[in-house]
Amino acid sequence: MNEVAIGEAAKRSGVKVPTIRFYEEIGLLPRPARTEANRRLFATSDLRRLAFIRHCRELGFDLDAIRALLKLQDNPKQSCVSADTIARVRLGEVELRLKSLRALQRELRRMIDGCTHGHVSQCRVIEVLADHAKCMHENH
Amino acid sequence: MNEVAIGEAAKRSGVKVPTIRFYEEIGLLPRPARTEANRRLFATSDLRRLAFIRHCRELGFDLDAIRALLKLQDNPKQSCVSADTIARVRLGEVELRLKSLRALQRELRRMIDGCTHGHVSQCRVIEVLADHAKCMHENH
DNA sequence: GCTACATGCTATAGCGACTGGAGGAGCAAA
DNA sequence: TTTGCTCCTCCAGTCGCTATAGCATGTAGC
Repeated sequence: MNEVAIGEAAKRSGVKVPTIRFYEEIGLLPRPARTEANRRLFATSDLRRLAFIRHCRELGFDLDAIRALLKLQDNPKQSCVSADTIARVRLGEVELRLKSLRALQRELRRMIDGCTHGHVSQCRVIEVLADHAKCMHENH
Repeated sequence: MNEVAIGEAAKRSGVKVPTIRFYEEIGLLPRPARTEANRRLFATSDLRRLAFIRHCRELGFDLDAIRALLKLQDNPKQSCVSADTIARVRLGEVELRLKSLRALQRELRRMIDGCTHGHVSQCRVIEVLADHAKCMHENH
């Protein structure tokens, strides 16, 4: 038997113990076998599934998207257009977020560079925050 | 009187009605005056404060940071070093997030570009998600 | 066999920052 | 007066976990 307890599964998959239980609860992971004493036993396929989920989370997919990707993975004969679409949607989100973060970065830099470390009443940081018009507000 | 009701305050500040009430509840906004019929009346200072909060949120500051910035704004004779520090911390966060998002962008692009739209079993997207080793994993 | 300590179990509550709904009261115009 | 809008409070839900309480079980050393 190469079935492992939840702690070992956590170690191998990189998903924390309570998170594994949570994934089971919301149906992302099938209910694993149990020992006589009611402890979970994870098979290799469960570990693969966990690693898949973790990698998806690292790439920022939400649990709904992961649910869809797992469903695809479970039906390997299907066309993978849906997987491609999910990834493309995610890429779009990432690119939007990048754009707005770059604007924020510029804005924060400008604020900080203008600060002369005097009193709050002359502080460029506070001033910019208080008055949006002093922003370059390209992306917000 | 230039005091306005909550709907007008929402319109002018760009903060939604329930969110204004929420900010009041958590003490970010002082409890405004009320009409005889118990309706909130917002003064110009409240609107300024709301706009300040909104701008901070757009720049990604969390409510704790905003609380600190508001406290500074309320004491204009203080040194603004704290404001500067808060902004610098935020800039650091933004730059970290940018770095990891750029890595994700590359990874998603690589995944999508490798997809030939055949069956899931040959799908590059699913394959990369399933096996972290197929990633360039610089930032995750 | 006994004692520690680690690990496991379930159930429940909490986080941040809102968002939405129910059920009612007040207000302005036709 | 009636319609329709805004406002009120209170409470539940969102997402993806994380933490706690109060137990049961497993393992290692003595």
